[in-house]
Amino acid sequence: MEGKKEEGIRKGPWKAEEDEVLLNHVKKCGPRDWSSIRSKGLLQRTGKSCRLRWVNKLRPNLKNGCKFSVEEERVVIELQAQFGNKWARIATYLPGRTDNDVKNFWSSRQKRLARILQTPTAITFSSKSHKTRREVSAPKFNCSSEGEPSSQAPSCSSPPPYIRNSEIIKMVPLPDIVKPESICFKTNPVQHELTITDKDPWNESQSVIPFLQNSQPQTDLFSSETQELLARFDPYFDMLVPLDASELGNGEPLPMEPPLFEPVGSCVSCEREQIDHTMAPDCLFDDFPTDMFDQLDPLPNISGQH
DNA sequence: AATTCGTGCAACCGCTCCCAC
DNA sequence: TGTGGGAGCGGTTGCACGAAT
Repeated sequence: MEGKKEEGIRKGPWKAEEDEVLLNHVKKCGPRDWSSIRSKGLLQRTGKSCRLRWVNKLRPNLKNGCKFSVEEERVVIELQAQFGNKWARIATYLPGRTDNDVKNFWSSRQKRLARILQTPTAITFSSKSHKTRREVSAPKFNCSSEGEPSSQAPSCSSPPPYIRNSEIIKMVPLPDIVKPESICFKTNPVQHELTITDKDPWNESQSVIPFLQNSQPQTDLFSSETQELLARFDPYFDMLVPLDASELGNGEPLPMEPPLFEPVGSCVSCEREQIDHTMAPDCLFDDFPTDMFDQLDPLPNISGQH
């Protein structure tokens, strides 16, 4: 049985000589009969270990030590959404990649995202070309837990709609799963910064589940990586939705850019936590692909519309 | 220069599936 | 039909290495 301690079984890193023996076996017998390698006394390795070594390292045409390309990442992300954690199945769509590669890639990615999303201090998006950050105006959503929340929406007052790329955009309330009072946003139309400050570090279910649900990446705007990351931030990016004309009542002209709001300091939760946004670490930004910010540029041009 | 921390990756473990007998 | 062994798969661990402090 598997649990029994077997004498003379080698474990750990493979030596070049062992690889050679394994390769010779495959040349002779093909990639099968793994357990016979040990029974014949060729190697002191289990059949499983031999198979794993062949599949992950010795097989021809493997892309060993080669980072996942953007296209490969896109494929993994799409197929993971489709198949779930079926790494072997996903790997069949990626020539030269093994299930282990895909699994490792995905788990590092998850770790990175988890770290980003659970950062207890302010998180800031900023353009890579803006290494020095300036104090910015921020939206105030007036997120207050006081009073009776409406049956549908949290008790956040939404900012007014505005025009972006010929579309009327409105901000909609966050999903209930995200406590409105625990987060404050600030956007900067000049630097395209969005700061999310959470009052409490999110636990795993809070940070992962909502970002995986209702994902509707903007497929026409961003690269796959960006789309995937945006999908995980869906509760926030979904706030920007096209507004039906019928929802506009008074016929007043709309601003051509996101409205400016009260200074950061006025954000309820930030105020409560005395968070200084100007001192917030630029911790998130480097984890986002640059094209994400490319798409945010340029600002709607009020005078120079074509 | 030493230490800490984060990350990538190779390999192992436990489980399930499949198939020959 | 039941059973045992091999193969395959997904989860997890541990180590090496580079960057940051």
